[in-house]
Amino acid sequence: MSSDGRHPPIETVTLTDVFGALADPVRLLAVRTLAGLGSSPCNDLYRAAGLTIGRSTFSHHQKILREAGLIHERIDGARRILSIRTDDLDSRFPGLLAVIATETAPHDGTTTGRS
Amino acid sequence: MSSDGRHPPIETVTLTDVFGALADPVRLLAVRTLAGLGSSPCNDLYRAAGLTIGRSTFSHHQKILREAGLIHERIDGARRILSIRTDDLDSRFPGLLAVIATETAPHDGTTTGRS
DNA sequence: CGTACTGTTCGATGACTGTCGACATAAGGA
DNA sequence: TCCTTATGTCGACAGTCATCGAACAGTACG
Repeated sequence: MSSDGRHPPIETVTLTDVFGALADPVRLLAVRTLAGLGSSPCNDLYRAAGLTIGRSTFSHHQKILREAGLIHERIDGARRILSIRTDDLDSRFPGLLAVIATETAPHDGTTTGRS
Repeated sequence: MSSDGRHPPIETVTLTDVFGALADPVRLLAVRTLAGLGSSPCNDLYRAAGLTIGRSTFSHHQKILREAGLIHERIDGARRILSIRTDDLDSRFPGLLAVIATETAPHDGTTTGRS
């Protein structure tokens, strides 16, 4: 099962949980970066994301993402290998990961003809 | 146009904004209910959603949904007709509305076979 | 005009949350 | 064993947020 005490079974995850976890720019960036990396240790993800927050804060975000069912942690010696729970998420919320991967350019108004 | 000072142009809306707006159970319920109604006055939506919060609180949530680009308000006499900004959202975040419409049964564990 | 209906705005309040720094734990190497 | 690296936990603090009630504003109707 998914439930090893640290990762919630995907069936118990709600959209509110997921949206709440992704509502923070740091966490959304982390998820996107991790999606690009496939899987990586915390520290690699931390650096790859180019975050300026402290390690303890990152650990806090990581916990929220894990408890929201978005990421998986595999213990490998002294490090935790992180990965997106792709299969689980695709089965429970089809299309969600595609939406997350959407490039969001805040001022990309080139295709509009509005006032 | 979308930009009448009350509704943000859809290009300026970010995923963080949208996820933040949908992170609250009341607002997620409101959006889902409104999606089912098509369009309706605030009060009808309020009652249809079966909410127990006060009107002023609902008005607060409504404002957040509007400013996040999720809903549109059309003034019709003494009432505001609410509707989902379906076309805008489909073009900016394809698949998002489908994800929102996902039925979320918290204890539906019939399809899992994960490691 | 006055009453009812619809919806917003304001101030206060309690809860939640992101952040930090300091400390703890665990593994690996010199 | 000691030191370094990797990561989590704890306590504190400041900022944000959901909620309420009361007051306010616009419209419809008699």
